[in-house]
Amino acid sequence: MSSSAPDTRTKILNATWKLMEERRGVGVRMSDIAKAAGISRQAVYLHFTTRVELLSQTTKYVDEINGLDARLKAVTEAESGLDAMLTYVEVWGNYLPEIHGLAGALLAVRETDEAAKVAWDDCMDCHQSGCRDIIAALKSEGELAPKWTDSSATDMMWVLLSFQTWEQLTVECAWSNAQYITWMKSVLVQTFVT
Amino acid sequence: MSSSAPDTRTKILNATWKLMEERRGVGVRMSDIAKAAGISRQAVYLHFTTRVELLSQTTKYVDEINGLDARLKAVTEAESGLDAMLTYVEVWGNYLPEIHGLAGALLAVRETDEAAKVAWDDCMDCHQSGCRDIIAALKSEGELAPKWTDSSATDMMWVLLSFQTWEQLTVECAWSNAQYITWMKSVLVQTFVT
DNA sequence: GATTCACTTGACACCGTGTCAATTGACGGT
DNA sequence: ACCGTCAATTGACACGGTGTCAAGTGAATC
Repeated sequence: MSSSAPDTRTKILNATWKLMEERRGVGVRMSDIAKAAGISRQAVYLHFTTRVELLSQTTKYVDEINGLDARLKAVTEAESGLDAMLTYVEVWGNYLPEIHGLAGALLAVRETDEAAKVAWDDCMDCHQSGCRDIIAALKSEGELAPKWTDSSATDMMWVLLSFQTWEQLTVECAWSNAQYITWMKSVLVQTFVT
Repeated sequence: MSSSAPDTRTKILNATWKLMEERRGVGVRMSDIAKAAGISRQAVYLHFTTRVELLSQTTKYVDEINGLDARLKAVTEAESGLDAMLTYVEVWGNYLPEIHGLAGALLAVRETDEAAKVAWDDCMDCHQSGCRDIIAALKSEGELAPKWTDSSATDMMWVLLSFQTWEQLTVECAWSNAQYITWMKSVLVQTFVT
């Protein structure tokens, strides 16, 4: 125990995270979160003005705890574009299961909630620039298949590695995460590398 | 005018379809649908017990009108597995924009609504068996890249051609439908064909 | 003319979100 | 000790959207 009791805000964030993962983001009400955090429903509103605000803050919180940035260091340290690509699949593929519930919830409300959309887009921009860097590295090494432009290859790589694609393969097709990583590496290499 | 006034049920289905496409499935309430159909909100409930029932029936209706079955004939008539695969991308890729709003709406409520899930899964089963047939044809011709099993290749092809993937590429990456078809053909061939 | 059927009207219950006001209780400062 | 303040509680309420219910209307059919 680092410092006995966490403050209320942290308790709420933890409760939200836990519930979102447990129920895969489905049917998690403000009152459920309050109960799980051991406080009143209204206390939640003292810390987060709306449900979307809470969701969005929770993703930031989870990102901090999980340390995605640190994990991505392995990618930037790769020796070649190909190596970076394979490492990226590994890191990203192992990260996705940890944010499954939360990401799914955010994705679901994104269409109707501006704040959710912003939180999601932030995350996606980061992912997309990761893809862009790798495609650029590949190209500079003359390894990018000639049919692709930087932009089209970045888009396609980003979509192939999207949360939605991962979710379909692991949930609906019941692939293990290891399978996902193996096959996805294969598709990416076949598709982009000469 | 084929037969003057359509019956109320059809008017509701048309109104739902139209609104779903117009607003991409977002914020379409039962009262909006009723107003668009020129009837009272309660009359909608006389024909469809719940919102999800209505959505699910509308997808069936749209499928009938659009005649997906007829379009897929070109696929079964293809001369080779590769040909079938390319034709399938063409047919499916031109079909998706027509069901964009409705499919998006169904997808969104699928997690919380059993009936929506069933309607969606029906559609997906059809799509998946289309993929399976093509992979099988490819394999029987010895054209399927050896690393793939029937099952893993079917899953991957299904996901690559999923509504979600199409939506990401055309909406978020702003690809034209022609671009989608071209690049997707390329990815599929690179990935699956020896 | 009576019945039947599709539809209308208006009211209402339910649920989840977000708001508000009054209250409690613990804390630190003087 | 007393006061202020700040976090949290309690209970009530408005709002919006879904789904239900009961009574009424109007036109077609027998």
